[in-house]
Amino acid sequence: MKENLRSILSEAGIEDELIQEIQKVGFPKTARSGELIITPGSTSMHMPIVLEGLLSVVRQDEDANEILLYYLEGGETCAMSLACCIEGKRNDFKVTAEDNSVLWMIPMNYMDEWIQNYRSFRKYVFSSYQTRFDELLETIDSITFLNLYERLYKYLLDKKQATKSYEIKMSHEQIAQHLNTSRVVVSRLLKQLENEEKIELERNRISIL
Amino acid sequence: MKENLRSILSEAGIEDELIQEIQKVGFPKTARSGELIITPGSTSMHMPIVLEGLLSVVRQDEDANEILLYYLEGGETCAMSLACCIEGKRNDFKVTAEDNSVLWMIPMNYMDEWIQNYRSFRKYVFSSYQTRFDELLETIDSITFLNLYERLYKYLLDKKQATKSYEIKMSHEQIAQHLNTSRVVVSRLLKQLENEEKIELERNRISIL
DNA sequence: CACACTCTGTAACATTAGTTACAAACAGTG
DNA sequence: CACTGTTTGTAACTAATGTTACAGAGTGTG
Repeated sequence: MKENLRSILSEAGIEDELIQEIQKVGFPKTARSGELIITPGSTSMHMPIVLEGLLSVVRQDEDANEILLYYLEGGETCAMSLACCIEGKRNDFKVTAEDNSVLWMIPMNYMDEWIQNYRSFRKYVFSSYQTRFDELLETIDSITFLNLYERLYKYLLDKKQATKSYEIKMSHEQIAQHLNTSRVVVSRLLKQLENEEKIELERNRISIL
Repeated sequence: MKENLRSILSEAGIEDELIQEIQKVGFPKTARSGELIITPGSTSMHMPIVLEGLLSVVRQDEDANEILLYYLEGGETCAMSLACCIEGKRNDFKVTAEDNSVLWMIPMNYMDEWIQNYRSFRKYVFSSYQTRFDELLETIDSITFLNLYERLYKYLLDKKQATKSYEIKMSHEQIAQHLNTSRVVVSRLLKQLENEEKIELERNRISIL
């Protein structure tokens, strides 16, 4: 597991000295597929780096309607939790393990020091910020400029890419929640996609063709 | 103008030494109401700080459909352009002066040094990032969880707050573009808002009651 | 004031998405 | 296999949003 962390950070250009420190002060956290990792309203004092697996980051409103913001894949981090912490603000997200996952948790109090002392870490954090920002923009694009049929298809393709599997194991109801629509609508559009031979439908499984 | 800059940065907790440097290496830029400041596809090498006025940041798709992301008000900055520059990526936004505005342009190449050397500047930049991120989330919330009637009313209230004026001087067509809908729809819903005595309509002017 | 242009109001209709209701298929468990 | 709970398919209907078309009001300019 520490080897995994090393290769991820090394890949990101972090020097050995800092990697060792990150290994020393952080700790691992595992989550089983479907497990809720962060609930809205909680305040976390750690920045997580995804070592293995896949997390979904979902936004909720007061009535518990939901929409998927983005996935966090292996190697990625959520620098947002940083600012979330600096400003002592509460978390507005729901983070769920979409797959059995392993995270490396870094206590926040080291952040400022590392950002000051390591150019590479600065770059890593800013780049992470930027990636999240870009993903939010892409989400806005989808919601704004695509109709539901297109959004659903894009959702399936994105999920395929994130899981690196052409088989998606979800119920229509789960998909509907990520898109903030109803199950019936999703079933209708999925059937349409199947008729156009873009996917194949089975119970709890969708194959992307 | 430099006094304005000083008070803004001082307010943000930046120390005198750095303020003077920012004054020295930056330069002012004025824009008249309605002027296009940043076009999609351009690459900027400066981080702008809004000294006076109001900017709108708009997202565009290939077909030139648009949606308002957020406003930049006096005192605010767009740290996004920073990462945009670090990564050498192109700008995906359209930034327009909603009002006669004055910006202070800071060349990018000083950023990394200041972030390293000034804790206060680090905080300023991260806080700016976070503010933009939060605004994107609020935009997503509006698009996702509100219907057009509610979104339109929220749009008017936001604009009222941003301009600190209960009179909004825009045509229905302009509003429709910010919300990515059609003029006819906006007129219809505005009329409804007027009937419910939340606003008053005149040519090129909407008064918030 | 005549003209051109922009802006607003409104009706009629089309399309998209959401809702309700119900039946049938499937999967797990005793 | 009988029972139960979940999942999917589909029809019929409602609601929200988008489109087209046109008329009239407002504004600036010669």
